[in-house]
Amino acid sequence: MTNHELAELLKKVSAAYQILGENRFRIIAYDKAADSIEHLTTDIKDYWIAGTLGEIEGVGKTIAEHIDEILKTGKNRHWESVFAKVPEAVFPLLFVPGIGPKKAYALVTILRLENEKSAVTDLEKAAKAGKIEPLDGFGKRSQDVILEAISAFKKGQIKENRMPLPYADVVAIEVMEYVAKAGGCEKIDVLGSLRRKVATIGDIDIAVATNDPDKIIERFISFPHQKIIEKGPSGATLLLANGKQVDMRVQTPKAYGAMLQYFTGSKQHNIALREYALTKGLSLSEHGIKDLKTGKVRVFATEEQFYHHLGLDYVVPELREGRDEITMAKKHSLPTLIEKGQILGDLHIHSSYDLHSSHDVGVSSVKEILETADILGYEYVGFSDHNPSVSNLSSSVITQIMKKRKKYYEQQYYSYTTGVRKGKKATSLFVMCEVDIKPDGSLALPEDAFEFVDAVVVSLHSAFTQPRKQVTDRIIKALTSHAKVRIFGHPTGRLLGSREGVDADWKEVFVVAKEKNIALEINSFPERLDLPDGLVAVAKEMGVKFCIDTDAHDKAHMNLMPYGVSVARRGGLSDDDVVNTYPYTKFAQWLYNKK
DNA sequence: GCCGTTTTCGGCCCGACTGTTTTCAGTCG
Repeated sequence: MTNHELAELLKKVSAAYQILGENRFRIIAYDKAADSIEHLTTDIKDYWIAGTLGEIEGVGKTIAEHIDEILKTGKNRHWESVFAKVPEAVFPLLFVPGIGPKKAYALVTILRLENEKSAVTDLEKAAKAGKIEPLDGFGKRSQDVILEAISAFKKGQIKENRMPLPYADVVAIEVMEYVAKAGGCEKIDVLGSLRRKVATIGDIDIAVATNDPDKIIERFISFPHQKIIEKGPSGATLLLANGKQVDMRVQTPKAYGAMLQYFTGSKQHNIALREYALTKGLSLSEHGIKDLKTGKVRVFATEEQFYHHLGLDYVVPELREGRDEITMAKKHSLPTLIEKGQILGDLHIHSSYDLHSSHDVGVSSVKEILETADILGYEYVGFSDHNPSVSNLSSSVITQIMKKRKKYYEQQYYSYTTGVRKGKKATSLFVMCEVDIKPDGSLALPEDAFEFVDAVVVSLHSAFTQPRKQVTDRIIKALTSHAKVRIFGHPTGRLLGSREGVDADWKEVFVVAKEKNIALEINSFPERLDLPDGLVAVAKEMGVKFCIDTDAHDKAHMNLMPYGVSVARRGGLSDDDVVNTYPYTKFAQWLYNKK
């Protein structure tokens, strides 16, 4: 059972309790536990095995026992007895936007929907036949809304449809530039998961500080769209032609801080913050901070003022995930996060040099890449082309290819340095290689060929579905197989939206990385963003180092570095944790594995 | 059902919007 499946199950219990009129705080408790488990970065089974289910926020004695039972036996007798009291056709309807437990129950009982499997289709038929309009509490409008929601639901236009962060960035910038053109925008920012730089984005949220909200909202809804989902005095929501939803919120400049804070989230952070504020007799909202004694609301132009008023240090958006950031803000112990400008090199770049690789070669020349590195202000770069294909070539041929390649890079580097202006420092070059970790954990580069590289990045490119024990052993074997293995590339191998990462025992892997002083890569490529931020935080706690790379196959990709940096920031990393913030000498020492 | 920098009892995040309602319930983020 995955975390997501368990979370869904807990939400189902909550829905059943809502229909049964159970104590509302018990319902909230189930929702909270579901939310918390959904956002865990560790597999629920790991907590179970370790006997630490109770350490999960919102999971107490009772729910922990229920989870234990379901993981042990695949069933939970208590929950099943709860579900049995509710018509089964209710549950599939909950996935239709706008239908919650109460409406679902009303529809199912009045319309006598009985079949769980066909409930959504049956409801659609009833709506088309005009059978919903006359029902108590429903009307013509709600009938139409249900029809629209079902049709969107069937098209798969439901929240699953998340986009990688960089793509959301592009859409957001387009909308913001459009809105700003109208004039009257004092400030404009992204909000929500986009501002927190989460790896995948559902809806795009935008904030505007203005003294003329009507004008801004009118301007916003004139942006090319498929549909206006919502419109009110404080904002509006559009569905764009590409199926993405964009929310815009407006606020006066003097109260902008609270609104920015409120809609940046995360939900968990805000709930924790509001609970903390209540202990101080303060109530938070997007309008400001209300003193519960006097009833007076204070407004804040900036978020910094907002946090400071609560006696907290400012929490950057990337850390607002409801982990322990509020406690740290109280104790002034928030980390100073790494910044893009501190990155001094990119060690995972593919040039157009063809070495008979089994994977993609890059499109940019060595010279172009060195020039780009110069522009980016890097002190060093590493060329990590894929290893030559091991299925077609013998070991001795591969060794010859690698030898020739090293010479090629040296020549290219020589001609590049002679072209660099006098008095200016040339970017240094490391001849590296991205080596496949074969399914058995051996490396796809013969021993003799290691002589012709400074260091290697090892990565998984196959057999992603191996069982946990096997893939864990495989990774550890690869990390310990050669002293020149220095970076573990895109560790989980996930591709956002299309492939889950491998299911390894990450803590075991991190122990080995720490021991061997191997850096975990944070790959900046939009579909990867791998290592994921949650695991970054776990590895940092264990003292492991990181290397933020772009995996560029084109010199333009070298500009993707900020996305890797945002993953690092979400994982709580400082410059010390990241080897490619080291100046050249220190970095070279690390790369050559000198103590 | 959970939880504790006033608490092991007695609280539990907050507001906007929508539709169908004359004062609110449901849903959402």
